[in-house]
Amino acid sequence: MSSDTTTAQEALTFADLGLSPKVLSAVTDAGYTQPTPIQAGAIPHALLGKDVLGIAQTGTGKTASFVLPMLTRLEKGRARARMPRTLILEPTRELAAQVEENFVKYGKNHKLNIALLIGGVSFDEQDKKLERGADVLIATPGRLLDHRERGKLLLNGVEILVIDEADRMLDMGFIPDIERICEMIPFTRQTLFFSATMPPEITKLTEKFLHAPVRVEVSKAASAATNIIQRLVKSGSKPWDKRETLRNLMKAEDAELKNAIIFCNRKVEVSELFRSLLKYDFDAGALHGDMDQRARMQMLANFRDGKLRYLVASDVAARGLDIPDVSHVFNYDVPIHAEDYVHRIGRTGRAGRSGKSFTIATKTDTKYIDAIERLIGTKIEWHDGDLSTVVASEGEDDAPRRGKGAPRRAGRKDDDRKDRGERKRGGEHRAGRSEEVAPAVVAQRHEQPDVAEAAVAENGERRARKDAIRSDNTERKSSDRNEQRAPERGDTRPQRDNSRPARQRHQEDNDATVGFGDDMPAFMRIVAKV
DNA sequence: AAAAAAC
Repeated sequence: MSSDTTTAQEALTFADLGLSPKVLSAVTDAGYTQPTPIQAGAIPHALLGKDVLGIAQTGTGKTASFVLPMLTRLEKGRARARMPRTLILEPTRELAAQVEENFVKYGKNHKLNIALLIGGVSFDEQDKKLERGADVLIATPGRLLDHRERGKLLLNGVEILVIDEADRMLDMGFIPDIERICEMIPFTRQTLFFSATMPPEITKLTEKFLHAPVRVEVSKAASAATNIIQRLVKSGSKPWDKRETLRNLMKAEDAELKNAIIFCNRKVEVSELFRSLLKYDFDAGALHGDMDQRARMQMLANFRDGKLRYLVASDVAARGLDIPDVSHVFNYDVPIHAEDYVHRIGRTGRAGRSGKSFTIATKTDTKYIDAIERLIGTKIEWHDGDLSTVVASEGEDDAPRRGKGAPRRAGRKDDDRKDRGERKRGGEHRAGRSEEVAPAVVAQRHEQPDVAEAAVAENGERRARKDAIRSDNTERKSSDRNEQRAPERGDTRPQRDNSRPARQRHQEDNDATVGFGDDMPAFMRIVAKV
């Protein structure tokens, strides 16, 4: 198999690439004139119908490098029922939705049927779109195969196949699914294949499924590292120590901080930290893979739109998500795999902007930090003295374990001071707590230009927050799925959580009469729960 | 020590 190498061209415009007038005008309307290197390298070949192997990370303009030529090529011909003309495979639901947005944006002059097949949402609408004939099908592997097994989908009309984030698919164990899907599609198709790295398994895959591909490699944005200020922040290792370290950091950075993603290693930590931050009046949302899909979408949309300033997330948000202009990344946990560190901090400093990342480190993290420093090839500076200066948090909790060392729930007697106080006093009013909030955080809440709009925005936000919390409940009790699942499905409205003791619900009802009604902020609703 | 993805 031969493959020629195309290097990045200099200073071309989109008009030079051979895109159709309809596509060009949408690109121009979006405000772009100059293609990125991956776009300049891939688009002309993709337009000629050649297979492309694109080696590029997200943030390099990779998505448009397949969306734009696909739109141009789709102008000829039309879709038949259940036989999509193109298929784009993505590793996560959010990425799939993001690609759909790109097709909508750049395809605004086209009349295309776009279908998004992802899990966690109902089949009905997806079925309808397939039945109508999809020009563009964007999918995560599981749901795609599900539709196919149900006989709702024929893949033998696919003219263009895109496999995006292949190395991540590999990490996630999707490669067998990808192979199956590739084998369902006629080999006369065009294949556009993208991966940030080329491990041997991925190379093997490209040898099997690509025909004489043009290889377009974009040098790793080495500059990405230089426009991101990276710091390590020492902390005690207990959850409340780390939460306090984080809060102090957030307050210290407040003036410079536009918005931030806070990464945790585990989903439960995302939930716990999220709840804790809400109690401290931080304007936070949460995102992890066990939340229901509507809440995931809502949180992400609100964070993107600036309605949420902080997003606590698992690594579902580490790669690929295009959230322009995130000013800060906080690693609440040091990532276990060094590559994840690179992906996480890459959420800031996008498009040549500057960014800041802080990684909270405890004594048990040193070997992971070593691995990260080896990978990125530099030492990361300590923000405020290294771990040798950490004062261990003493007290009740370093005392001998109660029980058999069973994991303690956050928010019990070992939780931080504020959490304790709230648990005792329950319906504490806002004025009391606001003292501890950084002034800018408070100010931001009152600077909404349009009151009605703000109310709507906050409404959606609270609902998503409530969903996030409720989905955590359903997650823990997945055994009684029958009862929990059914109403959750199509219902878009928050439901009363009957899983809590009546006493607690009563308490909430009392709180509701104080004046928040059904839209009482989530941080008040959950006071008794943590 | 994890996360993600179908039901």
